[in-house]
Amino acid sequence: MPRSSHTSGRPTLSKVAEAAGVSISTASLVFSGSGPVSERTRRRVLDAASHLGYAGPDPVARSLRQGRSGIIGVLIGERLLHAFRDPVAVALLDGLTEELAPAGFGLLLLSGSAGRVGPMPAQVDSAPLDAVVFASCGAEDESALASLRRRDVPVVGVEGPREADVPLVDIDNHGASVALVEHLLSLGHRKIEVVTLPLRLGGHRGWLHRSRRSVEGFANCVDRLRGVEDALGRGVTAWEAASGLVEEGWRGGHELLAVADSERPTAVVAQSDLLAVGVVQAARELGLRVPEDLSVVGFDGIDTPWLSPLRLTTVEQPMTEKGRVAGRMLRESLTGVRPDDVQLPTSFRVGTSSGPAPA
Amino acid sequence: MPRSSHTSGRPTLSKVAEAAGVSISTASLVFSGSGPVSERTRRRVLDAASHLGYAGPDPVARSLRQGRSGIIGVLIGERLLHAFRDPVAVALLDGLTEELAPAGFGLLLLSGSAGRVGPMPAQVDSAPLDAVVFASCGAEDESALASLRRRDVPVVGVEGPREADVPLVDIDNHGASVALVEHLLSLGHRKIEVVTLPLRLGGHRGWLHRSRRSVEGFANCVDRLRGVEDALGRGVTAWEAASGLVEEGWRGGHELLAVADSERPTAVVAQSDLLAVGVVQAARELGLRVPEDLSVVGFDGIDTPWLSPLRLTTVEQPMTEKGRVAGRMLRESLTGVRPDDVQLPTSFRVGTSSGPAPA
DNA sequence: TTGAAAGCGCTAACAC
DNA sequence: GTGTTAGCGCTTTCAA
Repeated sequence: MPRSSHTSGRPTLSKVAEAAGVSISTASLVFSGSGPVSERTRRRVLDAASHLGYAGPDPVARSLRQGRSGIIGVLIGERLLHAFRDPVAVALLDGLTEELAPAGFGLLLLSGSAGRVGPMPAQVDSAPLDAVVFASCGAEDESALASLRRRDVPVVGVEGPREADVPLVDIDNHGASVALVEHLLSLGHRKIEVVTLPLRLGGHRGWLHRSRRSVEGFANCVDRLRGVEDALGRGVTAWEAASGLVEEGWRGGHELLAVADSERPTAVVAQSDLLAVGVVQAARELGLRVPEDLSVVGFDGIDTPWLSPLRLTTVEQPMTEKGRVAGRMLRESLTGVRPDDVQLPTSFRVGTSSGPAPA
Repeated sequence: MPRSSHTSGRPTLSKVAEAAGVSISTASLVFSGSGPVSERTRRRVLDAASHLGYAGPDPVARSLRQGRSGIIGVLIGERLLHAFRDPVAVALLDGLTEELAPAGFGLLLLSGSAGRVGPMPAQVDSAPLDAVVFASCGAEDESALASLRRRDVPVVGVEGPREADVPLVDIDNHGASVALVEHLLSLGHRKIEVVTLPLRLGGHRGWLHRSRRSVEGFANCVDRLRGVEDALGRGVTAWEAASGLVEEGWRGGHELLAVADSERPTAVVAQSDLLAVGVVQAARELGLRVPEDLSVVGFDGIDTPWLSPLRLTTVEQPMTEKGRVAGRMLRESLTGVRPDDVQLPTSFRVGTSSGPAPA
């Protein structure tokens, strides 16, 4: 029997106990299942409960008593609209769910919103969080991190932030990028340019000439860029995208490729597969064949069936597994143990989007 | 009683009050800001707080006292991996955030996970939810709905479920589909076929011959299909995709188009723009020009820059606005008022993916 | 302007 | 097996 107003007389455990003629604690035992109760008492309590329309213990009261809420915050940093168009971010969430939902935890989104960078401080401050995972690798979220520290909420990071007290699940972004570039070098490419992921929040896009000296930002993007430069032994021309999405890659592709033949790179390193797809499309629009006229490599190893039969040369990273591992680390950190950092393996994959440098 | 270790020595309001030499209730007033406190007392309390490292009132205790948690559940029904690759779902979340985050609410994901359809019941039962929005239009989530009813948690639906006690934000899926088909009819098309969204959870795909008589499933898909049939005045051949994504459209496109010329439709109605993109790509692979040999229409009105310069003929729906409206309805339902249903407008948009039927 | 007291609804240690 | 009791940390009357 649904009641009309959720504020009025919803039955409580004590009412159920009373109706069943047992003590509150006995009734509690029936619902928590943690303790011996005679079958007969059990029935009486359950009957009373269903009679009164009691739907089980109030989660908030239980949380207060037990000192945990069952809620894990996911710190996103930007609008969901942007964050979730990235398959890597989504896979991360999926992996987290896989590990945490069966353990009774729910994911609370701590995201930015139209017109602001980073989550609402009020939310970070006042949500009943057992722990938080930093899903963007946000150096920008200093204030959120500070708040969580003060509240003693354990934090786990994915590819960032690089802070002494934040256990990290990571991949070897630098090494993987070196592998990509060495592949291109071995194919004879010398004019190699880059389309980067956003280096920080805020939707900025533009050139990063000779980035070597000055670039700072999200750890993963910077590491990937450094990997390229270290393999090349020099600074590299790069265009920073405003997001990791296809349309930005398309834009970046046009920026890099719509120039005189002699200026044009023969290979483009895109920091995500989605960006790479955009670059390929831009190249085709400009009449360049991939890989004959231009090699394009990506990062992530997502499915890109719509490029078919072209298959990206890329670095496969275990996207969902990152989430699972982060989930495990979160659970561990709830026991009071500081989890060890984890570095997951990536694997270089040769596709058909890269080929010998044109003569 | 031992509390979980990381919370063990955290200062409480009463410790702060003691250190400041005031009563607990006065200290509370300082933090809630709701009541007159002398500037001097205020300072003393704040100093004591920062001295002790007190980070503000415990959210759980506050929730218990106030009877609300500040948490809105978002019922997803399937794996995030699938749900969030749909821009429509993501935009919905974005709109919800926009409306709810500033009001201090957080979004808790109630999603499926690997190997299960629908959210974990334990989560729906025991999360501290103030209200829930059904973001899939899930007829499948009967059990979740029943549980929420018993707990007296207000529910708002987006395009479903169609239940008497669930206020809905909706669009005219039927009418919009009629408009699409009338457009095609006016261009001379007679052989029109459909690629549908999934009619229910579970990743099934396959033919829906002469669907008119028998199809049931998610309200929005069924409505769109019925719209096509009503405009046509007959049942229609349709292929049900396993998701609303590009690759499924591509698959469906191959199914519909890789047949003898005489069998092939001259127009395909895809139930989402992403599906439509896949159909276009399949058509091109089969050597069909769009729109000369084949017209393709979509639904949603998302950006599809990578189809450029082709522009989809589609129905634009206010994706983010749906979320905002749902957010408002949720807030209203928290006041105990049952919000009125809302139907948002859509607009038919002629692009370049549709043209006269081939002779 | 401040303080005392009464719970919010529940769990768990302990006694019977 | 079951009941008693003591809070979890806070907000909110109500009095002073």
